[in-house]
Amino acid sequence: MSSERRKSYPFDQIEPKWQAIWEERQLFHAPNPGEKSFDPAKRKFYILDMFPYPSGAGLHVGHPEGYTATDIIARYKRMRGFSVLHPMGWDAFGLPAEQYAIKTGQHPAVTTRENVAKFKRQLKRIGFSYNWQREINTTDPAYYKWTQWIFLQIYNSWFNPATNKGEPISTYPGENPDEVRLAYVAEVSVNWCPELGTVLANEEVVDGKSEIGGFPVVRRPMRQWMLRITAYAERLLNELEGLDWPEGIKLLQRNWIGRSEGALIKFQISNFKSQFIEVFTTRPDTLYGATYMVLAPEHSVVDLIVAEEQWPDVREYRERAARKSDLERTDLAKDKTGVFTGAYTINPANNERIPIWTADYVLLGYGTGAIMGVPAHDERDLEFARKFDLPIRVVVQPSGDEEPIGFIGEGIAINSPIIDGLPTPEAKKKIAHWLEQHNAGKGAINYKLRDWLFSRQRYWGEPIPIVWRDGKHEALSENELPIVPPPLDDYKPSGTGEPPLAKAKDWVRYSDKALREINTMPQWAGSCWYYLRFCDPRNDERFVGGEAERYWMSSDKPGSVDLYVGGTEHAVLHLLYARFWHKVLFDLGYLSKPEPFQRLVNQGIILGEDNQKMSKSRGNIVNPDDVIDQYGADAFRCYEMFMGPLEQMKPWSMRGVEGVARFLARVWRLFMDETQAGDWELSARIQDVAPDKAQQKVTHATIKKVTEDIESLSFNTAISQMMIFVNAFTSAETIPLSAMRTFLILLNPFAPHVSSELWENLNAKFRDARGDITEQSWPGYDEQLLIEDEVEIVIQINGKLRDRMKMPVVANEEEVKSAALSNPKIQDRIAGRTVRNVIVVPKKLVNIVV
RNA sequence: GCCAGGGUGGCGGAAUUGGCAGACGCGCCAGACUUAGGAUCUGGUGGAGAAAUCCGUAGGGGUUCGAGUCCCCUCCCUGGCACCA
Repeated sequence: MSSERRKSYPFDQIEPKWQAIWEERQLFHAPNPGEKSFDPAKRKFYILDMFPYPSGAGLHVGHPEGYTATDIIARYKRMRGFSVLHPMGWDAFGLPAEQYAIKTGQHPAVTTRENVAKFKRQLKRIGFSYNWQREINTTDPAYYKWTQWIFLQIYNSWFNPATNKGEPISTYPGENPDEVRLAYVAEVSVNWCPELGTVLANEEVVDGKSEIGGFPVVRRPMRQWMLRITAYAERLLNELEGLDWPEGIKLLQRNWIGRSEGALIKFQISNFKSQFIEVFTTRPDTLYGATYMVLAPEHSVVDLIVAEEQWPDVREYRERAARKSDLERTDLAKDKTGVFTGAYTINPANNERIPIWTADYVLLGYGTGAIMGVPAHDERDLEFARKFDLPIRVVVQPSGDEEPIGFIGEGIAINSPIIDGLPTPEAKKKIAHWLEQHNAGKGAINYKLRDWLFSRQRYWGEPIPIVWRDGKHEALSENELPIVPPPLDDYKPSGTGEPPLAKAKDWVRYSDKALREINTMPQWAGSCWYYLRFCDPRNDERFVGGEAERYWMSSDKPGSVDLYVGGTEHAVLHLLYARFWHKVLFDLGYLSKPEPFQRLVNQGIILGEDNQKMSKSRGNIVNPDDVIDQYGADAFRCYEMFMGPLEQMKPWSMRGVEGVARFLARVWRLFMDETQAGDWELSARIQDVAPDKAQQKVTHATIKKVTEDIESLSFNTAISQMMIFVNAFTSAETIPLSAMRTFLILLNPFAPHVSSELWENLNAKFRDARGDITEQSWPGYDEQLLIEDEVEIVIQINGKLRDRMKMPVVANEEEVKSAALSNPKIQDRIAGRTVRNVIVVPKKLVNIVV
């Protein structure tokens, strides 16, 4: 047995050959307006992949799934005459490189450079047609200079509710602009991860553990930079509408934003004349049913109101709640806990005195951190009231015969003098109006979305371009950017919450009186705007040039990027943050369109051969390099697409790769014969002759199917059709050149190397001077050629298939009907029975009902 | 618990508006070529049955001349959210 299996076609030679040609000729370069080769007549198409974090492990087969899909579309669109922006870059700030630096002392930039080189080599091997001259890296100072610049724009802006827009802070009429900036500092309870030595965004905490590493996370108050994304909540919600995103993803974002309509109600505290506690409720109509109030344990008013004798209990309870991680707090949710504060508040509707409790089922971060307890009409309140023996008062009458206690639906208000007899929606409106009149509250909208915690206690991230002077923050000026982090000997966080940058004492001392901000930005910062930088990646005057932005980001829809492909794991965070930054920049007049991504597609996860998620521990990871070594990049690409629908989760199969590799080998042998000496030469069967009718038909059917399937991203069925095409020609004695030319163009986006090579071989023999395959335009099809003269018509009796017959397409209903009824098999079956009805579906079937 | 998306041969998956279920590929079976075959080519392949035929799209019910497709109920899988007041 030979040591290496013979390749079924010489992909190991032709793939590097064509990759070198593409690079040398810069074939996929997408010129910007102003460049020599720019053609203003061409329409743009911006197709974007979610750029990867270049990890040390290298590419896995999941990455190229989406990348192959976009590459097919990019190549297709070029042949359709579009100028295609199809860039790639590196989201290279992040924890792993920093962790590695802590272990080895190697600067993260070195690790990053190595990993990027590895990723790039792997991607190039697959033959993607990226605009490599637009490559960007978020850790490049020339890039993050502009990330920092955008931060300054955000810092120097506020959201004007009157215009519903972000505006320069100079337009703010109030006294203290620091209160309204879109980037601000707050003392907030954060998710502190001692193991990582950093705080994490809520989104980075999963089940009370860090998303990265799975380390425990605890609550801790810290001074942090926040971005006021909540100001944009309404627009982030409403403007989803115009986007061509999967409904599921839109829903995920809607739920994350979590808009709810209700009222803020002011409760006066007994014995504290001018102290009020505001609660948010979606059911102001149940105000008369409020028999107690609950404050979140962390609520600041608790300190103020607790009665002397209740202090020990309250203190103990608060400490216990603080120690609980989010996981425990929600996990123990089955059993409600809480303590009475000893204080009372007045229900504004009936002036009743009701007790104030504190309990951790009320969250500080949602609404006002305080609720009115309406046990009769809220499950949680009911559970709490039953446990602590608090009164339950029914104020909503269900319309049916449901039990009123615990009824949370809409009904008729009762025991509520102001709104008695009103159905819930009207009752809500009336009571909100009443509250407003009596200065006791107002209608309000609340969001689940919270402001974005933007500080990280890390080294390997963008420094925040701020200095502190006399305890106040100041923006650094634009011309000081980029702020480059200083080199360190030791990248370890101190563990006290002090970021690693604190160790660079000289760097921190900005001047005699001013110190630098030592927090860095989260990893999302760089990916919030990278799609903009791709439009004009080398511009050192502006984050993106105006002309380039207007060309590439233009659209007749609200979103700019025509197609964005990536994993669902970014459905909420990345996509929401990027939309937020985009809207701020749009409001400030820097961008053409209010939304970044018009059409979004999520590729499904690829599982291991064992149908399990790929992981090191399971040992089921497939390395693209191994697949390419054995079967070639074209087979790899085609298999990734042939597996099944792009958006579906599906298992890898090496047998499947083999099958697709066999298909490409069959394509090769359709064109090429092997000589005695073992060389390949163009088959003599290929001749410049007209295709026969059947060949014509399958060719046009293939053009139609492949075209439509690429447009709808159904790559698997496009490949099926090309297989059918090849099967139809393999045994033909003469193979018409024109059909083969057409086929190679169709195949090119999927298998660019082998199709280029075969095209070149055709050009060498047939002097029809056609140029390179990449210069070809996409073929059209003739619908006329697809029409059959005869169709097979199915004959059913009572819906069951009984026979088939050939009929001319032109046959009318009457002819088809009588042909079916006179069919001998059918005659046998219906003999002696009455034909009740005959249904004729033109060109398809006849159903005889007896 | 709530929300979303799924469930079709031994496997991955096809199937405009309801109209021949299982395209294409894998696997399997048989044959050809061959010193050889884990190469290549040809044919077959949902299940049961000798056959006529019958049964088949998670399960049950319904609408219809006709249901994988539409409606109702149940079960299972995947993803998300999870005391959001």
